[in-house]
Amino acid sequence: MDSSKKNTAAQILDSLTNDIISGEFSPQQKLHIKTLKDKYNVGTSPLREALSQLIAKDLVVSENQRGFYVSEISIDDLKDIYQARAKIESLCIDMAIEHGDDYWEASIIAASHRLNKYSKLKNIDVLEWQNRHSLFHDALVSGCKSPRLLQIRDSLFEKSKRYRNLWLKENVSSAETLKINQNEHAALMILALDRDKKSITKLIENHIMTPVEIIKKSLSHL
Amino acid sequence: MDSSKKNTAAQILDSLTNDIISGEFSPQQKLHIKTLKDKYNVGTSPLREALSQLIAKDLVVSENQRGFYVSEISIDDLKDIYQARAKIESLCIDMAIEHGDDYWEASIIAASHRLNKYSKLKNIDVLEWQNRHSLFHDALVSGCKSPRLLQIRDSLFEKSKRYRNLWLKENVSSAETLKINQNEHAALMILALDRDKKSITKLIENHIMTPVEIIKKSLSHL
DNA sequence: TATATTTAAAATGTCGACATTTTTGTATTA
DNA sequence: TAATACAAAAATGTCGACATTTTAAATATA
Repeated sequence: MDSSKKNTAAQILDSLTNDIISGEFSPQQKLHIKTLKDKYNVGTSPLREALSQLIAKDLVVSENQRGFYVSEISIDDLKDIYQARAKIESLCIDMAIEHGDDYWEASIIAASHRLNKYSKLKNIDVLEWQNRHSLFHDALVSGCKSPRLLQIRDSLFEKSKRYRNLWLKENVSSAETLKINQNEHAALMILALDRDKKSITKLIENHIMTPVEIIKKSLSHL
Repeated sequence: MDSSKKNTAAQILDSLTNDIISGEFSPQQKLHIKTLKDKYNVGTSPLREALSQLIAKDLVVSENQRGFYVSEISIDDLKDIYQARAKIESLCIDMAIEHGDDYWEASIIAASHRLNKYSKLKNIDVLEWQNRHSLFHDALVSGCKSPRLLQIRDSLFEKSKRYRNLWLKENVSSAETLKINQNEHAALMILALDRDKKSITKLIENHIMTPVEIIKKSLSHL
């Protein structure tokens, strides 16, 4: 009922965004208007409006009279995205440590608990784990009261998901691979509660950069 | 000949962006489709595509069946934008100090020289001063090799221009007001060439935050 | 007078049509 | 055979029309 309140353009935007990030549409793949119209059962206008927003979000590129393409990926961009994410995340956590209150602390402890409990299960659903993992990191930065920085953080995360999903597509996503750095999460919580900016900065940057090398491998032989 | 290669949507996007940032369209002002079509002499499709991109850029908001509005401004947002800008700028300069080479140093010296020379003139054209000022700061961050961070920097700067222009609109833009902190620019250059991260971080953050209090005043009685 | 209700006007969002450009496939030429 | 020129097909981008929804005005009701 929320999506029925949205206009067609907004609905298509969601679908398209998802299909690009999930990797259903490959990087540099041509996005034919006709094909998309058939696939999503919509007219020209809302479709092009959705594509226009994706251009602004750097998920799609277009050339006049030559149509739309899924924006390309590259190892350089992979590194850049993750590097930028690491820096922004550390920035947000710094500010959270400065401004965070009791509720912030409590939300970290709660999210950590939920992630911990789930990580110890035998049969782990990757999506659920990713969800709890994201929520833990969300909790860490939630004390940062800058909407703009958090928005930047979100958009970078969204872009990084393309790379992660591409890698997941190739590798059977063993739950083990995902929770390798479970101890780092514990450390992050401690450092946040201790308000130890310097240490947490280093740790969070490393934590975020960890997947880069792994993803790079499966990317280079594409 | 570059703009003639662009399609209508892209051209309108430029015009609309400019008209919003310059303040020709006021915050929260309704953007009637019909009015805009007449103003820019275009049809529905390219206009709505341009508006769609502006939505993604947070310069326009829309509600289903209720049309488009210039996104609102607020003192909170003013502070947030500038704060985020300050942090990102300092981040970029940090990375520039890490990776910058001789060419980076030279470009700073050159841009500084051009800004200095112009600042000493008697009759200063504000636009030209702003241009040289921007180019000086661009030079400082140019050593930062992260396209994504520089892109984020650009988009934040664009958003902050709305506030600055609103203030300029109210106050007769005395060139004096603009070059108050000319000495800070000299200091920034020295610190950059000295690769003094710690000091430059503090200075650049203060430098960027300086206009906030001034703009805040002319904003509060609107 | 203030509050509902009805009616008319205006505005939004979607569609399919169409002119223009690009791409593909075929024929021509050296 | 390879390269070019031409013709046909496909695709893009723009327009105006139209159904639907919102807003404003006019009328009725308490």
